[in-house]
Amino acid sequence: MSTAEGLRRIVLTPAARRALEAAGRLFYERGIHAVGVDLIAAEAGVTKKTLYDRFGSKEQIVVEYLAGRDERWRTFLAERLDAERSPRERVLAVFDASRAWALENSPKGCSMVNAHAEISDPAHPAYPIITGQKQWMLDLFTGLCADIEPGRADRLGRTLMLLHEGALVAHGLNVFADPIAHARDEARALLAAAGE
Amino acid sequence: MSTAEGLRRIVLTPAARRALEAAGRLFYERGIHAVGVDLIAAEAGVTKKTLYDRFGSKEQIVVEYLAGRDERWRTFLAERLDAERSPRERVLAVFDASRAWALENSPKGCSMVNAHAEISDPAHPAYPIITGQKQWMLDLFTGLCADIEPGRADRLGRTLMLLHEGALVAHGLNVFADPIAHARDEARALLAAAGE
DNA sequence: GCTCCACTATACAGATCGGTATACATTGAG
DNA sequence: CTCAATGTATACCGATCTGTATAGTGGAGC
Repeated sequence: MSTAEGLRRIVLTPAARRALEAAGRLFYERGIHAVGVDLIAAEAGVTKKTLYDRFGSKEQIVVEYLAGRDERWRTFLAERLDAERSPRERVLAVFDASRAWALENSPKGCSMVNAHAEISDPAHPAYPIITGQKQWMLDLFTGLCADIEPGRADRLGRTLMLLHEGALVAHGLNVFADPIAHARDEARALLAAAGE
Repeated sequence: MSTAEGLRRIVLTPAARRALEAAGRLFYERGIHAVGVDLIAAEAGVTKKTLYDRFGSKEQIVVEYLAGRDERWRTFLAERLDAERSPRERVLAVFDASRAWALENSPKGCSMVNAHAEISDPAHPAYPIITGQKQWMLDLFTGLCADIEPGRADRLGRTLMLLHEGALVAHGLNVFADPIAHARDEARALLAAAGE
């Protein structure tokens, strides 16, 4: 697994887990720079001492937040993909999973994209988590397309990537109703014309 | 024009113009919350007094930043659209314009999407600028599609919107090379199958 | 010549930022 | 029983945050 595991070394004691849960919620809702450690500590019912004993720095809390979210998403998606048989069904399952995930976890769009708006420096330890997830998604789409129509796998995979990414943005900005479902329908139409 | 003009009432004196230019660059590169007014003043060669005399608050600088960017983008796009004749060519011109704009102005993706990551409160005065631009783009795509295939204008317009939005994200996160050109090609394929 | 206006320079206020220090309570394992 | 780990509570550090106050400069128009 390439979940950028190399970055997660924090033992999540109960207080640390509460802190990370609060931090994640606040980071996502208000933005990373807008949330201070005092607020995280207060919201989690934890002292700053405990925060710094467990995480060492705010930056590390950010890393744990993104790495945790990335890991949970990959697990969530993998379970949904395993339930499907054909590559076509698996592609559609990605959109269905994304839709379910977004409806209950991501009213403001992709946490990686949003984090990238605030973390521009490629030297930031959270940077590879962000770009890594997008690369992984592209490879996933492309890999599935290789089982459908090998000759156009790259092109198809990229198009699915754009549809998917665009749907997440449209969902976050409420551009129109249920954009992820729309993206799924378009993906199906795209795949219907391909292969065999 | 519905450029959310109602919000722009600041007279841009030379110093104010310099300040806004510096603020815009810094906001886009580092994020809005990560940039303080002292830095803006220093970078623009302007005192904080002048900043607050012209803009009144940091929030207003943010509003001017986004409103200005929105206005420039719409002007830029309108010029490129006027040069094209058929609705099909106009749709492709949107992607071409976006590509040119992104290459010289937006290495980090759409400034509206990035701002939305930090401004979640719908009551924020900059909020309607963000959502307004996305709505405007969707209406633009849909309107052009109505001249191509009226019966499927809504569906086609939304798909183009997702492709376009996804391409901007992919461009900003460097997911693969030249995603906006790829989106353009997919849009052309989509339109080739439609209408007439 | 005088007034307006845009601007500079500097100092400061009050709050909050990330991060540290000291002191003490609770808990489970050897 | 002891010891280490985990936690709480609180006070503090220097830096930075948005925003204000005071004082003064230089040019354009009447």
